[in-house]
Amino acid sequence: MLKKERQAYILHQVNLHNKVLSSGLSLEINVSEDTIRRDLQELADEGKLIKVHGGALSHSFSQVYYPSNDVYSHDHKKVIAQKAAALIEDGMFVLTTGGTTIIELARALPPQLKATFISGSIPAVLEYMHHPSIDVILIGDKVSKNSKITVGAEAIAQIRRIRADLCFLGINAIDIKHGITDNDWDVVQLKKAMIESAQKVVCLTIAEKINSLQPIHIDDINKIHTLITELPSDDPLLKPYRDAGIEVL
Amino acid sequence: MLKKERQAYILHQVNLHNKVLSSGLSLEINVSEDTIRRDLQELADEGKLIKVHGGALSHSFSQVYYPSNDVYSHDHKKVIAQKAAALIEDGMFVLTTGGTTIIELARALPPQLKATFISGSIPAVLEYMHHPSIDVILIGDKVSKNSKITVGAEAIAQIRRIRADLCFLGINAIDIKHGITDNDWDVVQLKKAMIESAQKVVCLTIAEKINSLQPIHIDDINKIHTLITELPSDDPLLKPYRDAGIEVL
DNA sequence: AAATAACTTGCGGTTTTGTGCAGGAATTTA
DNA sequence: TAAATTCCTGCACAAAACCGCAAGTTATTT
Repeated sequence: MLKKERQAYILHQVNLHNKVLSSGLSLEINVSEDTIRRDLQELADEGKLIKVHGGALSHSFSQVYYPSNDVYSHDHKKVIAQKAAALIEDGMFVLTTGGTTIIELARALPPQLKATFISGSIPAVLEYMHHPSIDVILIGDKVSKNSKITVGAEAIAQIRRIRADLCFLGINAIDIKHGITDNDWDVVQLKKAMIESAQKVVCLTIAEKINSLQPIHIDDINKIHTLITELPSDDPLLKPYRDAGIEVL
Repeated sequence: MLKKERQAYILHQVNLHNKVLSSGLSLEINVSEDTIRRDLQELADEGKLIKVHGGALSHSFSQVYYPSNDVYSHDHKKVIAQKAAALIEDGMFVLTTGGTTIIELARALPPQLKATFISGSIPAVLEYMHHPSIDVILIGDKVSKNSKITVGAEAIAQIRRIRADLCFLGINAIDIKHGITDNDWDVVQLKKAMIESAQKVVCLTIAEKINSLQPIHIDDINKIHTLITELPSDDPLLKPYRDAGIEVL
């Protein structure tokens, strides 16, 4: 069999089945795996497929939609994400909500981190998927089109079955007296469940949302262990929260 | 044998078999391989064939196996998607797998359709979310980074709790004797569960995958109610499936 | 008809290409 | 963390391609 012919066959298989294994092709075509690897490498160099450990994937298959990164208060959120990422240790189970701050957190994760992230937010999960070593658990249920997360009783039941080490809440409003509040009934239910299922609750928010209010109550501030904003931890705006016993970063 | 005559013979062989070897031609015609090579070079310069290491390939060969355009069989999949979309009626619950064909289906849904789509495929769910009026249920579990779907026992348990009207399977290989087969263990489990949870099972595939085989068995063809390809339903390739009692569209 | 020029072909020697194999590194899996 | 795959690199060897040349053929000119 000619080399070009073989490569054409490989490409055909990749496009047909979206995925091929070097070992499988080696058996089918009766050449060494080294030869297959070299073929895959050449085809990958030509952009005809994507070489991965163990074989290759078709190009059309692996293309995914990347969430845009023109977000509100982008720089502030990056600072917050950095602080939050430092809290995560190898082996932890981490519950997260959705929201742009959480997306930044996903991007700020150190590449060698080995943890398990659990979320019902589709944009967040897309980000987590790009990370090389973390595991991703997706909470399933009905998809809310505007918030792009799964909501409902099934989602809450799934969260209840989890005992997470950490919970990162991207929050919309926090106030020393009224606690954390939000404006979407379904999202509130989810956040409540997440708080209950985590040993440590970390709230992420830009300073603008400090001391603000939303219609629906999620939980009081005594349920919060850590609060992260882009401000230095000794900023006077945060003093009431420090005084309330919350770790402020 | 004259040079022109020889080249005509070579060209004839190339068009007949799509491939020739320099060594083989040398033996057949009884001239040195150098002469054959020179002939092939000239014919290649005239654009009559494609010279490769060891021999030559016909032009049609590379045309067939090197689809340089964007998505493989994109047009075919659009045709399939149109046929599949016609099966969905308002109020239906529809289970779907992932895969490029299913993505096309999502894009082909009529804008006023009011149905509920259930899937564990993240790319598919992203497409469904763009639709104005359908409800989307996301199957949750561990996310498989390769296939971009949720897999595992929890996902299967969620599927089992559903009684769907329709199930659209984007399949990787189908054969009259071995049924539908695939190459990913987790995906196979999911597809099995989906088949069990739906009243009507519809398989979508491009004709190239008809009569092909993958390592892992999903189910026999008697579990399939409808098969959709880009071919007209009376194509002879599909006759065995029609004879087996499958509705072919 | 002879001479010459242009073309074709085969051959020896060299260069390039393709393939498998051995080992050690890297990655995945249990 | 350990074991098992898979990958990569360099190497050896064989097959193919290339190059130049010389001998043979064919076509053209004198």
